[in-house]
Amino acid sequence: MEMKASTQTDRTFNELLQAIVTGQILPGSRLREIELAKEMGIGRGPLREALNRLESRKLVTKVPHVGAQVVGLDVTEVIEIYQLRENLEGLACELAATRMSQTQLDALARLIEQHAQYLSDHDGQLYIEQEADLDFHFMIIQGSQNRWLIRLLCDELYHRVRMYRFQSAHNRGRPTQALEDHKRILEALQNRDGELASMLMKRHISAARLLLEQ
Amino acid sequence: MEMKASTQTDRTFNELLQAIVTGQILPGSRLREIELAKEMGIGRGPLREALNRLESRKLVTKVPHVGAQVVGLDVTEVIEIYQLRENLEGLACELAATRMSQTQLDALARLIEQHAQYLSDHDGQLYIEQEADLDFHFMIIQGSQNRWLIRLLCDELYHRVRMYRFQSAHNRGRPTQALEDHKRILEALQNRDGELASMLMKRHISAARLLLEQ
DNA sequence: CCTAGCTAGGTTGTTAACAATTAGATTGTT
DNA sequence: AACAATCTAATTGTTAACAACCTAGCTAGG
Repeated sequence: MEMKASTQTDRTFNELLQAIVTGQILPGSRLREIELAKEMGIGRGPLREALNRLESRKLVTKVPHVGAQVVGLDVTEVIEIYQLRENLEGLACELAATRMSQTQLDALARLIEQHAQYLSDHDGQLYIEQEADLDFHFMIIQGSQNRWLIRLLCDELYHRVRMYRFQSAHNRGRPTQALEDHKRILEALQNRDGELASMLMKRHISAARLLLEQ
Repeated sequence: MEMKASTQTDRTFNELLQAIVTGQILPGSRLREIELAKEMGIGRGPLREALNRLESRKLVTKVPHVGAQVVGLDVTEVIEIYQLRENLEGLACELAATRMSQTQLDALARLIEQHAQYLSDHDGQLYIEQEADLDFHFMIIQGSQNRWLIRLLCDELYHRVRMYRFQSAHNRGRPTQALEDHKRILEALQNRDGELASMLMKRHISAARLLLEQ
């Protein structure tokens, strides 16, 4: 028994989170406690706590005395999230422009280079592409150094976005355009121009949202 | 035994939430499971689930194998939250301007009138004042009809703000100025001018934030 | 006198049995 | 045949006992 995560609840939560986001457990699936607990080799207590945590992140819905089921993926909900992202990540850029260290900016630049490399080499690779995109956003969010902003975006909103991206065949529009956007945002950050960076980020996300709205 | 809320976890959660926000349980208090469970007349299971929910809302912090304690109130954290509120409630105004029904707008107007009444009558009444202020903001947020926006602001952020307001002697700046701001925001919403409403709301919150920063 | 290791107490993490509630099937009636 | 009420099976909510772990105080050695 490897014990890397301190508690069983943590392990179970992470395992289920991964399974739900990647679609290993399909949307709408009922999660029966006894069944799942046996399957994962743990008692019902820790499993319940893991399910509750998933519920608080809105990845499963629970009804008292009935049970839990994986939330269905709903385009309109993702659109709502993108509206929030426009504003929150715009703010993140404003803050990051003044607060990111030079080494952080360099790391961001390297990430973009890698991203460009992957893209020119094998220009399909949908979900390596996707995770690279998220890494870029994560890094800027971290750079904002606003703990609540980080928590809301990374812990609350993003799992749902990832879930949708993984499972929707409708795989985002233009990776090359996104890369260009990223480059310009980085440039603005390097120039410590928060206003511009914010504006570019808002447009970047807004474009993705409009694509979702078709 | 009155059973208004369906499950014990719900009741316990609400009870503890109230007690923490109002300062009935002081920041930094350790919450021992056995002790609390006996005190509230329930088993440890439901109590743990309630504590976990409080943790996910960041009102208590848990350390594995050590326990839970009420989070301390930290001004810088509240300032961070206000930064988010500026943007999120700005967005809420934009959406609400086009989406709020006439009856909702009327209700909002009535709320402001009541608020003005309270203020002219007995012009201290700090926390009736405070809750009236929050009601105004809540109503607009609801009007946005963006489920995630509603959840983030009402479920995640506001409890912390209320906790700070209740317990900080430093009781907000100018209630009469706030009321004026509210009136202007309402006016903009009635004119379906989302851009203006958003701007006014941002300034309204920004002013409060600057007061916190001193 | 101070430090390191150990021991004891208490608190949390986990499990398994029990109680309460729901949903579905069965039966009886109109 | 359709509908209602009841009953049964399955699932969740809750409790209480057990195991694992951390903290603090004590002892022994430097």
